[in-house]
Amino acid sequence: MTPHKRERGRPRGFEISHALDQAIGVFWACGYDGADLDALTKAMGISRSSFYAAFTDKSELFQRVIERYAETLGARPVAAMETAPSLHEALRRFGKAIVDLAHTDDVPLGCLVACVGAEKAATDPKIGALVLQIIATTQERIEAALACHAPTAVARGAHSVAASLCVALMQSCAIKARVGFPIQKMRSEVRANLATIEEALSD
Amino acid sequence: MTPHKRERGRPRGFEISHALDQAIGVFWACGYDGADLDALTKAMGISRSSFYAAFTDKSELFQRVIERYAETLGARPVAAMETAPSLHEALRRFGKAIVDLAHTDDVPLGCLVACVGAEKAATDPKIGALVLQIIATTQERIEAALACHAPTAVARGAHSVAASLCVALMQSCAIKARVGFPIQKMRSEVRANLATIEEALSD
DNA sequence: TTATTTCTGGCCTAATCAGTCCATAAAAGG
DNA sequence: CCTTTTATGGACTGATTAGGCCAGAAATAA
Repeated sequence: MTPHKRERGRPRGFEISHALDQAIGVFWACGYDGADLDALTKAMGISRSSFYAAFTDKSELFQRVIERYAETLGARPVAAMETAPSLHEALRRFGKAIVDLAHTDDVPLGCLVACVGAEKAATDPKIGALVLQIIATTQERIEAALACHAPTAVARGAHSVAASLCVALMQSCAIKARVGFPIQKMRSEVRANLATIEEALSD
Repeated sequence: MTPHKRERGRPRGFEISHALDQAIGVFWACGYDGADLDALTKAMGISRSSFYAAFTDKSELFQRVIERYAETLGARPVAAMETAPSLHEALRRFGKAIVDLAHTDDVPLGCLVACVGAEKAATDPKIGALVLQIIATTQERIEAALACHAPTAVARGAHSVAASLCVALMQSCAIKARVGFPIQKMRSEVRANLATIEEALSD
């Protein structure tokens, strides 16, 4: 992006994006209130002072974390769909990705945005707006990918409906995983649900 | 149930179920950590001492609140489906009920179980188990209602798949409402999604 | 060298909060 | 009347927490 001439003074000793990646894990596992500054700074590998210098405060960090998550981990299912060679493959890979995402590192924490972000949204309008925008973007990308893979469905608007169902499926996976729904049962449910969606796209 | 001979001593001055109903609103709006004892006892209309005498502690109360919610407000969509005269009506009423539930009292807080309960589940196994059981029961009741309304779909197992999609739709509504998704857009999305589900049940 | 910036680590504080305790009042049965 | 139970409200505790502050070290450009 901007090469930007070298800054004066001692350079930052850590990568912002890497620190955010570590913070993701804490918020994801503990929730917003459960993630205390000690746990966060320890996971990020920085001191309290560096923390406040770089991220202003906890709620500011949380926003950055949500954004980072949405750009990386959270975007996997959509990306999987976009890069697939066919409609069937797109849905198959999407299904695998949403289950895997909800069980990242074999820990069933669901989705940071859908579970932690949404809960916090009720008391923090900025988080609400952010999560809303992430969901909208996700749904739009899915819709576009489906339009590309199933062009005949576009006239009926079936791709929009299917995109909405895909988002619902993703969110449902997140919730169910977080409360301990068995992963194998989830895999087969998702498969069956996506088969129904595929059928709706191609008749 | 049990008539149970009159207790000795001064009778309780409030209804447990009514107190729970008031507590529902606080947890729903503030989340688990955001709901402090002052706000809870004030809403419930009881003193701190009465609170601890009746509910042991905050997390115990939260469980009772989740259960109460699931039996009352949260059961509305399923009940609407069960009492409908036809498949089409069942799905229509279910759709209306899930959107209304997510906007109870015109406040878009989503679902107490799916949003607040699921977030807390990661750090409280008892809540996780409780929410899981509530979701399972809900899905079973929907499955049974659909089997009743669409008997021809049962052989293919389509009613199970549809029930799973209905649950996903309900959870998705909850999340979207909580983050500020416009209600009108939600109504039309839900309608379209349920039309797809209905079609899958009847072809 | 000097100025500038970020680093660390720890200490402090001001607030919040769950849970306990107590003294007293009120409502019921025996 | 006495016992039992729940009621009230306020005060208190102990723990946790976000955030601020400071002093000294380290790393870079000018």
